[in-house]
Amino acid sequence: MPELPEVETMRRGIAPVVGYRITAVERPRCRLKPIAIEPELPQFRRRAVGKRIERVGRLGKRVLVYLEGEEVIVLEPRMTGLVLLADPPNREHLRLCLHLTADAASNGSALQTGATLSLMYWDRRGLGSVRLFAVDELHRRYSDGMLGPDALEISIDELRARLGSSRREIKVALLDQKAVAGIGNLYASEILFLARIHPRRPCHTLRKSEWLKLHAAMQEVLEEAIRYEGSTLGDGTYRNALNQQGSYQNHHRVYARAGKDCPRCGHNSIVRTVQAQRATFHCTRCQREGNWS
DNA sequence: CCCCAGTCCTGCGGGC
DNA sequence: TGCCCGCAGGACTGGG
Repeated sequence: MPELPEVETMRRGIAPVVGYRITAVERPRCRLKPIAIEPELPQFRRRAVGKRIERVGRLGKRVLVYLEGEEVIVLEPRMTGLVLLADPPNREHLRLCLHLTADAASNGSALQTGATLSLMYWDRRGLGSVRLFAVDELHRRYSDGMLGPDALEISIDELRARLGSSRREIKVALLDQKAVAGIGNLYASEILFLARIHPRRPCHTLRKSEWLKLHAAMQEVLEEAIRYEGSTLGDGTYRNALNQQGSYQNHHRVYARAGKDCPRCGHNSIVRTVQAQRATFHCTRCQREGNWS
């Protein structure tokens, strides 16, 4: 379930690869159905091997590894993918391994010539992918209209312009990556709780003051979650680049807390509902449906 | 254009 | 003990 905070934590965790050169691309043997890799391995290798890593970035819920020569590797973890520098949880679900070396030509100030690293993509369910694009192709694929502004960058006016007239329920709309990029199922519930907005409110019924609160809650929840290195839920799948758990799950206000006490009003009023076939959590006392007609 | 339901994939836990 | 089924929710697709 990596969302913006988890993917941002992955990005920060693999920062040490900058300045290294890719020496090999290996797909470990795996009894499972292979994940999507584009282009296919021989061409992927031709374009990646020998290239120096210039920087790492993030695009919504994707990790970007920029190579010299205007190319970029896009790692998309979807549900259960991990981007790792340390040993993965197991070998069974290791999907792709980039072998890296710091050579003299990489000229990194602090890099010792000959130092090696492995940048690994691990994915239990295998819904994720690893793709190599030219940078201009990346921009075409994820241009506006395909992917909205990042949730940490979007202005309140932009947010309102994109969702303000929609008749969709606000919680469902927040999951739309074309509207705003980075929010997933977990953080949508957390953000709406902090903003004290009922998840079923149609977007077009939100008042200006509510958009203001929603925008502020987005920044607050996402930044707080990044500080705690994301949420590792019950199945324990999510890990940072060093295979360590996040701790934001200990600070969730409503997500997966149905039947527990609301941290704000103290009542036993957190419920689980379903919207667009996904679980939603909210406090029935702090997030009133209200009269908006 | 807008929006929704179905699909992909694996592991886990509940029911019997 | 084993089997089956439902569930988790990223992004994408096909349809109304």
